[in-house]
Amino acid sequence: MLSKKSKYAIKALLGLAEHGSDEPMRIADLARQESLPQKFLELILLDLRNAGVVQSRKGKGGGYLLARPAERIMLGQVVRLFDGPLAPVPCASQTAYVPCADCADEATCGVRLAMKEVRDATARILDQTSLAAVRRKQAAAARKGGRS
Amino acid sequence: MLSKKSKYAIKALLGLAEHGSDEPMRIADLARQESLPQKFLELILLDLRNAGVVQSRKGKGGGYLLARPAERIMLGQVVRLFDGPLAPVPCASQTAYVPCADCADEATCGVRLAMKEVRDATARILDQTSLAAVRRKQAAAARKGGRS
DNA sequence: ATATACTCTATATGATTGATAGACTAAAGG
DNA sequence: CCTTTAGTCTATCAATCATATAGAGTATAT
Repeated sequence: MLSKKSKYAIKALLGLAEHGSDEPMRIADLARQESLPQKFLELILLDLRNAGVVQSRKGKGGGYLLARPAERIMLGQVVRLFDGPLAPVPCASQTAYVPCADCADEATCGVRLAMKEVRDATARILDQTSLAAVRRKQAAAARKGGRS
Repeated sequence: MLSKKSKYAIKALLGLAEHGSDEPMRIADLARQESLPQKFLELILLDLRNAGVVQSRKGKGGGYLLARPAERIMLGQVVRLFDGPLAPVPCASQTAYVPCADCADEATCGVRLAMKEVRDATARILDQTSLAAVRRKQAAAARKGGRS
């Protein structure tokens, strides 16, 4: 399951992407626009900032903006930041490998072999899907749904 | 993350598949062989039985066996049984769709569009991988690792 | 200076996970 | 039958995690 943090983070980033990179967007506005609990969103944005995904400015006229073009912010980084490794089991993770304590022979562990395929498929998708790509999908879906 | 229940369930089922379908295997033996906590395994096997994945026999000479050939037991069923829907968000689930309470327009929700791809990829893998297929992968990996 | 708006730490709490205990029931076999 | 064997079922529990909320603190613009 995707945590609320990841979900809210993606929504917030999409909101920032839509807002544009000219001037910062305030937390309060972002929370209202995306229907996110503001105080919770603050924590999320803080994590995103510490990870270098967004930038912030304090004081009047301050707020948040994307730290780089939406084309270069991948969902994989966001999901890993809040939910940890993509792999269903730690021993199948590429970026955060941890061996199983109990596993007798990892190389031939059935669970690991199957879950490695899942993790690879997930990583292929999330590491190649940028915020900009999501926005394009949204636009395409809107066009499709709109022809009634 | 895959829960321990799912992980143990797959291990136990692989153990039963290896044991063969001639005679039942006792919980205690299965737990020892696969290094699983026995009392916990009992609950897992009970769920698997209620789901029709395994059969049980009571009394002397009793135990558990697969309810159908290993070729026809898919990982997807097992994982769904213990961890729920494969989709990272309920609104992207095929088998257990639940709309988001807050979502303004589901058709163009960016999170949903991206996560639907993840769920489809995951389902493609887990619903097409049988216990027998996993066993073949294990054998192949053993051959590969064994040429030292 | 002062209002603005992000920053940081602490806390609550409810659900979920992983696991254990023990009483109960059905079947086999003498 | 009656005893042994082995699965069945319910309750409970500790620990962890997820989802927030509160409030004091800090930097910035004007």
